[in-house]
Amino acid sequence: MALAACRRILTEEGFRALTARRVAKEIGYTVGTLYLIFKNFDDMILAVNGETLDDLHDSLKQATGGHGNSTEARVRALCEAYLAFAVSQRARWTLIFEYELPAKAAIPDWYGKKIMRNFALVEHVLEPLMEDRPQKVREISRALWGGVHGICILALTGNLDVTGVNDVRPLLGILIDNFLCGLRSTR
Amino acid sequence: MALAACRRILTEEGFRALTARRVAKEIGYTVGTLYLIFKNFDDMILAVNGETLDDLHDSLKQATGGHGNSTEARVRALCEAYLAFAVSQRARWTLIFEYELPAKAAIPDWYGKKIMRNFALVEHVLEPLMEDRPQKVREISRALWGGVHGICILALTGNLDVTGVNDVRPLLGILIDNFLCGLRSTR
DNA sequence: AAGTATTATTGAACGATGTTCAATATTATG
DNA sequence: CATAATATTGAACATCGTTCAATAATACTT
Repeated sequence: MALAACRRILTEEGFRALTARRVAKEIGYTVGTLYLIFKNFDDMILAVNGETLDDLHDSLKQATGGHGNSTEARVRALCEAYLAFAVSQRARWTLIFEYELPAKAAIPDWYGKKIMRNFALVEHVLEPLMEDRPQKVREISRALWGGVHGICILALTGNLDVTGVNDVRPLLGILIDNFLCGLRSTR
Repeated sequence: MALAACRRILTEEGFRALTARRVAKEIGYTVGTLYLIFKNFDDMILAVNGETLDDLHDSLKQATGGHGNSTEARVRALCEAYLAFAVSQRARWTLIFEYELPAKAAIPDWYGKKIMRNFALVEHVLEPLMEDRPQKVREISRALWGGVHGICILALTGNLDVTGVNDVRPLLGILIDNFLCGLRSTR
């Protein structure tokens, strides 16, 4: 109930409207009740982000299906699905990376697992390209994901518009092309 | 005076300690005075970020000097300098990307110019590799910078530690290697 | 069915946040 | 010295996350 309310507020009013009292009103309770469900506000954010990570996982998984048996096409589809999710679920996606600073060491296990599941998708798609060096898959997948992630961030924070670039997809294409080239050449 | 205080607070106590009253006390004034200097809090953040962008530019510029005449070495140095700045100036660097959401269209010109100056450095370093297609430099530089930026973000937000990767520099190396490979092959 | 124990929910209060602005202190000017 | 201009204050406002004694609602026991 509370999480559904958070999702609604985020998508309809942005993440600056996500306050404890606002969520409480949305579900017809008082702010005090919210603190019986969640330990504190950060705890609620964490739960919201957990849901977002699950939805992201679903979107990414769906994107890796099909595309014939071309591995590179699947990589492209995965990256583009990540960008599409970031754009369409902007506020929820942003919240994941803009609200985890306070208690650094307090990232719970279940949350780490949700992050890992998404990385696992990237690894799985990249694996066919790296059968000869499976021990490198972990690093390579993180490097690729980090790169894609950075382009999404720059796009959504407006740091690209200001420099005269208004469509991110070509940038994403360039990054992926070059990355795949590197993978091919070092095989 | 106020900006120096902000810098001090950020580096010593983190960005959650950066409040209007805290800054006012640091410079020996009252909170009201601060609002005679800055239009509002976001305006102050913008000024702080402007200074950070200038410092970043200095760091990056210094990193591109030397390294013989190998262009690729300069690219590597530039990317690593960016990571080094993000790590050493963590709170200030983070503030740039975590605090510009409210008034989207209100990014002032002088701020956009400061962002552009940093992009120009990347473009300048990449130019020798792309003499045959100068019109592509803009996109390519944004793609590279976005990628590097993403890896820095993942590292600093702890989203990498949680997946069993604790040193980012190899990731950065992989990304750059692959990127340069792509640039070479399409020349 | 009545009384008791357990659980759910409230709403006022606290300190801290960004923000405003009439009132005051300070400095410069004639 | 008086007056105009500027600089600075600090109390007030609404809102934020957070807490907790008091109350309402439910379940259990005899």
